[in-house]
Amino acid sequence: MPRDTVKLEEVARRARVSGSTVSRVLNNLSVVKNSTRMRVLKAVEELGYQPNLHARSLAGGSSRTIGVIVSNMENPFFFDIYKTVESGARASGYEVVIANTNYSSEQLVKSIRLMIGRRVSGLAIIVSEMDAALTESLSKGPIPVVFYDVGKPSQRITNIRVNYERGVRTLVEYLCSLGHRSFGFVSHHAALDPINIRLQTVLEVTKALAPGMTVYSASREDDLEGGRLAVRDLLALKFDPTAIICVNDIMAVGALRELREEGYDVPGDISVCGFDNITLSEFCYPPLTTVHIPRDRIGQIVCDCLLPGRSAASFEGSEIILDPQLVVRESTGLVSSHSSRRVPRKRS
Amino acid sequence: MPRDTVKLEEVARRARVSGSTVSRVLNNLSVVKNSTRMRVLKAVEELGYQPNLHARSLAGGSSRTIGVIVSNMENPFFFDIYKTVESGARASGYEVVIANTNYSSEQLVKSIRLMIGRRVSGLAIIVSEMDAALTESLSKGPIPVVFYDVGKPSQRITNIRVNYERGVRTLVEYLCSLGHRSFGFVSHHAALDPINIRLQTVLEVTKALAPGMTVYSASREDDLEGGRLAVRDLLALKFDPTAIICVNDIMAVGALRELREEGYDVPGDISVCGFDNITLSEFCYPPLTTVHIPRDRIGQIVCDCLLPGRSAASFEGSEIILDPQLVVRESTGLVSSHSSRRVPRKRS
DNA sequence: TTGAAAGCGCTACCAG
DNA sequence: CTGGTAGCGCTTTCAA
Repeated sequence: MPRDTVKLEEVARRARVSGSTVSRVLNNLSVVKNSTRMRVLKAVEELGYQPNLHARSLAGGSSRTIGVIVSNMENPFFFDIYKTVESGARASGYEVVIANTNYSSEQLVKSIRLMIGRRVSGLAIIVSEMDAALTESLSKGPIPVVFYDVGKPSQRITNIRVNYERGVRTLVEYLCSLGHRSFGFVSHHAALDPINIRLQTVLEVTKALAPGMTVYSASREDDLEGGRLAVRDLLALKFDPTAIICVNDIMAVGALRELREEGYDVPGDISVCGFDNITLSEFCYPPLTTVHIPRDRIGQIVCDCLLPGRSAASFEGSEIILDPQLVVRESTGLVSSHSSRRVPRKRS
Repeated sequence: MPRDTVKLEEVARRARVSGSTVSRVLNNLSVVKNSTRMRVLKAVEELGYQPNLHARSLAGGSSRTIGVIVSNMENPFFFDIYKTVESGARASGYEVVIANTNYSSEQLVKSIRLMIGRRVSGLAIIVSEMDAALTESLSKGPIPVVFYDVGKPSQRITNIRVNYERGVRTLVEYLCSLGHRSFGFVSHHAALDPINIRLQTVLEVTKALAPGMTVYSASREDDLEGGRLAVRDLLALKFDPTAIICVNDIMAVGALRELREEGYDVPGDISVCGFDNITLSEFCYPPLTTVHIPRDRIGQIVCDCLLPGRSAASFEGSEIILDPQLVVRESTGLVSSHSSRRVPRKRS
C-alpha cells in the first residue's frame, strides 16, 4: 500500500550522489569517502528514509532472517526456546520471525510455506506434529533446518532430541521408591507421535519396574485449563491414583488446581509432577517436582546450526540428544499409609 | 541466499503459458480458463514452486502484514492481545509479525523501524515505554497505527486506553472496606509514564479515601521473579503492610510465593491483588483478586483499526477508553484483628 | 571513490 | 482469456 514512501533515489538526489553510493553507505561498505558518507547520512536523516526491506531482500538475495515455528507459544517451554534463539540471532544481525501451529499439521504446512516464501536463511521447527512428506521436501530444499523432537536428520537437517526415556525412567523410579504404584498420566494431543511416545515410555518403564502397576491417562489441551480438565477426567475413573505425571509443567499447574478444589492435599493425598522445569514450576503451590529440559541448550544449538559463522559444521545432518534431569520439589511425597483419602469437597 | 529457487517463470514455461497467467492463477484472479488454471497448478505442484513473498510485496505494493509491538511477550497480558490480533488478521488473509521491546525505548525505536522497513499495512504498539519524537513521526507516516496506553490520538492514529483510575479506585475502596490502611505497591519500570501513573493513582485514591494511609512501593522486573523480589524489598521496609497491590497478575503470583516462603498467610496475614485477570490468576494459590482488563476487546479494536473492510472509520484518530472490572477471589480478606503476625520462617 | 546499468521475482496495465 | 512490458526499490558488478 504505502507507495508514497521516501526511496533511496530521493536520498541520492538530495545528497547529490548516485543510488549506488547511498546503498554503500547504508550497508557500511567502507569504501565511501567520509565527507560523502556524512552527506548521505544527513539526507537520510532529513528525509526520514527507511529502506524497503523487501526490495533489499530481493536484490540482495538474503532476508537475514531466520524462522522459528512452534506448537504453542503460550506454553513457556516454547517461549523460552524462542527467546534464546532471538537473542542469538540479534547478536548476529539477524531477525527472527515466529509462527504458531497450535499442534495442527495443516497449520504447520502453512507456516513452513510462509517461511519459505519469506526466504528465511534458516528454519527451526519446534513442534510435535508432523507431515510426513514435509521432512522429505524440506530436506531437498536449499534452506538449513533444525528439528526438535520430530523428523530425522539428513542432508542440511539437524535433529535435536531429548532422551525422554531416561527422564521418565528416573522419574518413575523415584516415584516407585516413594511407594507409588497407581499412576495417572496427564497429556495433550495424544495422537501425535512424539507425545504418544511419552505415554508409551511411562507404560514400559512402569511395567519393567514393577508389574501390576496401573496407569490411566487423560488428554486435553496443552494449557492450564487442559491440565485441570484432564485431572477431572482421571478422577472420574475412580482408580485412585497416588501420583499424577503430567506431560509438562503447565498442565501440572492446572492439575494442582483441580486437586486443590476437589479437596486433595498435594503431596499428602496425591503426588504431582511435570516436565520442562519452567519458571512457573517454582512459583506454583506446592512447587513442582519436574524433569528439567535444557531449553537454553536447544536455543543455542538452533543458533549454531542456523546462524552464519557458527560451528554449524559440527552438527550438520546429525542428531543431538539432550539429557533431562530430575528436579525434586514439594509436590511429590511418600504414599500416605491410610488408604482412605480425605473426603473431597464439593466442587464449587 | 537461496538464489537457486524455482521461480514463476519456470512454472510458466512448464505450463506453456506466460508469467502473467501464472500470477493470475496464484492470485485467484478468476478470469483464467479452467483448463489453463489446472495446467498451471499442476506445474506449480510438480516444481514445488513457492512464490517469493518479498518480490510479491515489492511488486504488489503491499505486504498484507500487520505488525504488533509489545513490551513483554512473556507476560500473558500481551500474549493474549497478540493472539486475538493474529486470529483476526488470519481471517482477513493477513499475516502478523511481532516484536518485543523488553520495555526499552531504544528497542522500541528499532522495532518500529523494522516494521516500517517491512512495509506493514498497519501497526499496533502495545507498550509502556515511549519515544516522544516517535509518535510525532509516526503520525506523519502513511501507515495506520494503534497505540495502547501511550501516545495521543491524531491523524491516522487511534488510541486505546484503560480507565485505570477507575479500576484503582474500585480496588482500593474494596480494600479499605476490608479494613486495610497500609499498602505495598509492587510494580516494574516505575520510571515509565504509563506505569508511574498507576502508582500515582493509587496514591491519590488512597489519600482521598482516608488520609493517613501509608503506601510504599517497590519496583522490579515484569515477571514472576520480579514480583517475588519486589515483595522482599517491601518486607525489608518493615512498615507492616496489610495489603499488597501488584501492578499486574504475573508479579502478584511472584508476590504470593515470597509471602508463602516467608511464612505469611494470604489473605490471613496479608492480602494480595493484581491487575489483568490473566488465566494464571485463577490457577495460582490462593486464586487472585484482580482487576480485569478486557484484552480481547483490545485485540478486536486493533483488528478493526488495522484490517481492511472493517469499521476502521469509526475509530480513526479517536481515543477509546476501556473500563476495567474488579474480580474478587480468595487472595484478599479482612485485616486480621491481632496486630502481631505469624513469625516468619527462615528463608530456605 | 563513485556512477551506470543490469537485474532480483513478481504484479499490473495495456493490447490483442 | 492471455501475453508483453513496465516497473516495485534496492544491490551489485563493471567501468571510469
